[in-house]
Amino acid sequence: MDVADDIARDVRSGVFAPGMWLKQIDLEQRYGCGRTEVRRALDYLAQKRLVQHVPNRGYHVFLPDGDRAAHILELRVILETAAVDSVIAQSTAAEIERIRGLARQFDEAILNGTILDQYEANLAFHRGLLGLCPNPELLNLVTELRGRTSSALAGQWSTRARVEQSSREHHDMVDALAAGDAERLRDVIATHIRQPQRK
Amino acid sequence: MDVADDIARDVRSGVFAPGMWLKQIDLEQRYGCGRTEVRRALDYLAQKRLVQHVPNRGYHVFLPDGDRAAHILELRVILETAAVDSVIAQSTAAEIERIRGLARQFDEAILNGTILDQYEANLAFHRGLLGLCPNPELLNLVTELRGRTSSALAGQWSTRARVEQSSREHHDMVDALAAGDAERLRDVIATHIRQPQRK
DNA sequence: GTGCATCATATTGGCACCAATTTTGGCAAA
DNA sequence: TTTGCCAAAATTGGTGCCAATATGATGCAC
Repeated sequence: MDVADDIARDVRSGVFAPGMWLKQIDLEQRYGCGRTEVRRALDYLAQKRLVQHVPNRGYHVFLPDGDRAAHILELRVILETAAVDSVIAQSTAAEIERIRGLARQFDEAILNGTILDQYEANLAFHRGLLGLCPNPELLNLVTELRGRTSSALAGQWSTRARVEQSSREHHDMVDALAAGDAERLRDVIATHIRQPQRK
Repeated sequence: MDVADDIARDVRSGVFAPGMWLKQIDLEQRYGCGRTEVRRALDYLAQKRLVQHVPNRGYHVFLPDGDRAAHILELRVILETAAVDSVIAQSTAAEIERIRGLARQFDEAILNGTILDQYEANLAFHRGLLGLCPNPELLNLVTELRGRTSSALAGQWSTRARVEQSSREHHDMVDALAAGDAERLRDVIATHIRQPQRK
């Protein structure tokens, strides 16, 4: 699903505004592919709830729904804090350093990268952390959940203060992980995930 | 997605054995629909991981993977036990009676229903219980996770002892809910979900 | 008799066309 | 000026056809 990823990226980066109708002909030309592939990609994204399908009308970018986003963030809190114990159990010095490196790459993206770079670096950090959990399905699921709410993130991530706080929290997580402090790691993760929903 | 549901039902009920190749022409004739609809349904089911897509080869029903099933069951334990507190908080006498009724309908399905009836009744019970949770996305997610492992269930549910134990556990859950005993409800739910993976 | 290359067959996957439905623009009437 | 209606344009969704690809069988060489 290559075209689907392209569309998803453009949705996340704000090229396609929330609520905007995605005409199949436009997508066909924009990505240089056939109608079949466009339809398949749109169906895929509709199932991932990034776009919404209205029969005989077409597909439009999902409108950000504050309640739904909050609910999905709560699911992420549940899953990611539930993984903490096994993450700490599986962590080695080398792994901790690798994750610290990912936190630093996020800092780097804040300084010199685009919004999308920051998004990717943040994703890489969280994937690196959750990757220690011996349940690979948990990582898959959290990644999928993240994809369901990210369309609204473009605006949320815009302030510098917020991304810098995210950076601090990343390093807090690594420190808590290195200290083997499960309780603190859970707290930091919970506040970190819930952060974007502050009004 | 009507055809997709039909195919899913046939996969769950064992008409299509695990690993079996699903030829588009056969499905087209079996369900009396066009190729387009078959392809959409197969793509949909591939994303739900009920079938697997191999380019230029086709789609075959997912082979049961013990490790993956166990991992997904653990995710269900995490999510469904995490919902317990809010479920108890939201429960009223009327709701508890309604859920007890669903447990009785499962008993009824054991006596007089097919395997598929039992599956549906079990699903209805769990949906009824989780429906009390104020986070609707949690119910959606658990339902989806349940769908990801059910292809292997046909064999697991075959013994009478097992379904009867499931029935007892359902009633235990209702009792714990009525008593407001969160700890016990969590325990019962956890053992109930993990039950099928006993070797 | 066995292994390998080749060819026939069956199946998938994309493309172009066509029908069905919705939206848009214009026109007339109140 | 506004409102309702009708026609035209645009867009979606489905059907049929054809190329690309994998599979299995056949025949040939060793």
